[in-house]
Amino acid sequence: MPELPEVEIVRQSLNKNIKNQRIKKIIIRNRNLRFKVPVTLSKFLKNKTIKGVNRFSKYLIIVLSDNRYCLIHLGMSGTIHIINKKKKSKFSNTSFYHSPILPKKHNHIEFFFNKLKVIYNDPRRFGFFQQIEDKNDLKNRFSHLGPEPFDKRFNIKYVSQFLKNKKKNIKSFLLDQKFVSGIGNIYANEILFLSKINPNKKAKHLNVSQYHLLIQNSKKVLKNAIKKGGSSIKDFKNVDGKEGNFQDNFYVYLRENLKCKKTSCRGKIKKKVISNRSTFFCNLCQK
DNA sequence: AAGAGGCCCTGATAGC
DNA sequence: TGCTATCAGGGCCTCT
Repeated sequence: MPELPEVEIVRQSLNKNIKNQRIKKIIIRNRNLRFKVPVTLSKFLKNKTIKGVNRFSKYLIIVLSDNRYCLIHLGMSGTIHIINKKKKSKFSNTSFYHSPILPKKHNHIEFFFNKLKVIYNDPRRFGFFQQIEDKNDLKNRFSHLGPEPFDKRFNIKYVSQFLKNKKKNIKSFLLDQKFVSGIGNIYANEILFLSKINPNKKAKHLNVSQYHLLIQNSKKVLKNAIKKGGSSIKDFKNVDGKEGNFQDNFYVYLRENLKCKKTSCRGKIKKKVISNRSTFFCNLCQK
């Protein structure tokens, strides 16, 4: 589900809602996520105050009051929901927490705060929770990942150095988190379209101006997606249950057989599996 | 080293 | 209606 922009939207809402709040209770219903949820997680989190919620790439970083961290990855289908304590009214006084959008199944982990609770829901269970002991561990945890597109280190020199001699197609490098981290399948397609580069093109055949386009458009597409609240394809919603609307801005993703949106281009969007992922591109303007 | 491919898992949808 | 097959926003692992 979530690429960098969607995770950033989740981060913002979480930060707004749980910063400076104390975790009163944890319920772990299912430990079988991508990695087994540590048995010590409840103890690790209980009675800690949230100093803030940060993000690197597609990872959420919960900063705890004892300067430890809880790392959360949403995998393909993970979502986070914030449920407000229901105000007592004459119509209802039974449920402690209430939300019309609460999924029925796959609520694996719940955090209880004073006036709200946070639910981690994940049907496919490709997401995970990890405990990080200190700043150094956190740094090591991300050491195998490349820079985010916004990072100054993601520049022409770095890109050309990384891609020279690479025989694989350029699209698989945009998805390769060791090269650049945070881009997923949707935005890789969109970035290549804006850069007018065919996803199948061998990385080593790109020229300097194409490196430049990739760098600029990576920033542009991700920033724009964050601004629009992320993309809601199947089930992405922010923690208040609201959908993003970047999907209305897709140029190629999910637009098979439709007309290329570029003015003056008479091309048609094609779908092809490249490196095991669905790939959408214009048959004319992406060279 | 680099690249190809498989696997983890459930749910939605298409086709018969 | 109910089967089966295919596909989905990610990342890790093995094999060559």
